[in-house]
Amino acid sequence: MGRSPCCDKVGLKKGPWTPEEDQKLLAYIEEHGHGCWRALPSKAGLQRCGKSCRLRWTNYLRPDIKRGKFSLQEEQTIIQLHALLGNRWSAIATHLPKRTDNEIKNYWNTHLKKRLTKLGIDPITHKHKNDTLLSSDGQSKTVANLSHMAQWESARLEAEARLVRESKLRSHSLQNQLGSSTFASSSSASTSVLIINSHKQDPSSSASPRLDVFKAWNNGGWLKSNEVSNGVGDLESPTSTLSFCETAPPIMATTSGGGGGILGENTMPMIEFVACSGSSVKEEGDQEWKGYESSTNLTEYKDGIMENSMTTFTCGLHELTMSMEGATTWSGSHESLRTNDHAIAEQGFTNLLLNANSGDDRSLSEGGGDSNNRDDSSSGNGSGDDFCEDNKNYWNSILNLVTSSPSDSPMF
DNA sequence: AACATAGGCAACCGCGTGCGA
DNA sequence: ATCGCACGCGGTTGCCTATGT
Repeated sequence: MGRSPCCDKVGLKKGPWTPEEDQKLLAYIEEHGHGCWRALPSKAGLQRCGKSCRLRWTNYLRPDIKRGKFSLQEEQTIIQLHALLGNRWSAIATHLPKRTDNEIKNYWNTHLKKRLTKLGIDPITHKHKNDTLLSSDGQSKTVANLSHMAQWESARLEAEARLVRESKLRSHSLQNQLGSSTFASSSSASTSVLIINSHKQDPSSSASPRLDVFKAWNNGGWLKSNEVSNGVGDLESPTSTLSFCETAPPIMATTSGGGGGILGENTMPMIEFVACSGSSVKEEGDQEWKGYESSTNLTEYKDGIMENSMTTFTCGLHELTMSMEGATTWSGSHESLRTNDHAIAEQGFTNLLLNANSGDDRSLSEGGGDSNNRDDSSSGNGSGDDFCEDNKNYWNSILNLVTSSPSDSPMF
């Protein structure tokens, strides 16, 4: 692969853009579109390289850019997504329409990271320093397992992007095949969105691949971490269950209508972690998980669980690909996952962070009803129980967030 | 008022990847 | 299969402004 000669640097201007340059670029793009960035500068009469023009446009001049202070909701979204995706700013930006990846990155580095650090939270792992005191086993496993979730989400985002590209290429031919129940898909990976879709196509299917995926998470992560915890209340001897609501439950009426933009709006499947007493995995009717369930010493199984979980996960993706072949078109009657905004609003761990920022003059009541319903934990000291509960909400909201589709993501 | 330091942000740099020739 | 181009992305730099001494 030849490395691209970025641009002919001789005679090209660098540094801050002048209003005149902005005007030229803006005027040209408004009239002609950006087209080929490389050719744009000469056509627009700019002494800049195409790359510089593209950056200026995407990060500053684009009309759909929202500038100014980040809202509380946006901050929460960034924190939650960063916990799951890491420094994948473009992926994070797809969930924050009107914000650029550069802006998000800067905001993270200059504001949010510091706040996390201030609270004793590692901004990289999002792990509280007290983890070792609280539950050196469970919490660390949770973090480790979440990294697997992040890997999956990374794959999902990439698969989504690929799928969109392919769907665009095939859009015309697919139009002609809408009546057909099957079409060949060359997509090597599928997405959570399509997991839903494929399942909806065949509601009778009891071996949905997506359940394997989520069960993998469940058994590999949440189930295990909660089982080793000795929390109180909801976390008392719980079996954490990742339930998947095929149809929108009544509670969905309380959720705001974010997300779901790209695929459809008829149904609103929702993912949520449910901490409940008693077993739940077997309720899913998946025999292969019973072995884990019957284990009385999970630590002996921990490696096996993780290994099997990821194996199942991999199979799940593979099966997804197969299932996709029976799915309808991307642009057709797709169902979508939706952001459970209510869950986000309820999450507490991030509120701790935001609350603890005494220098921040914004109150938690600000930001479109982002209420702090966990005022008893707002001290930020993070007692063990509070931390567990906060963490549950925290990751709960993360998962809901990432399984949603950005409403008007530039990615799509 | 002058200087030093820190914070914030726009822009640049270099790498990875997709795609067409 | 290979090569070169174009673009996207994440990390980093450097300038400007605010704040402190």
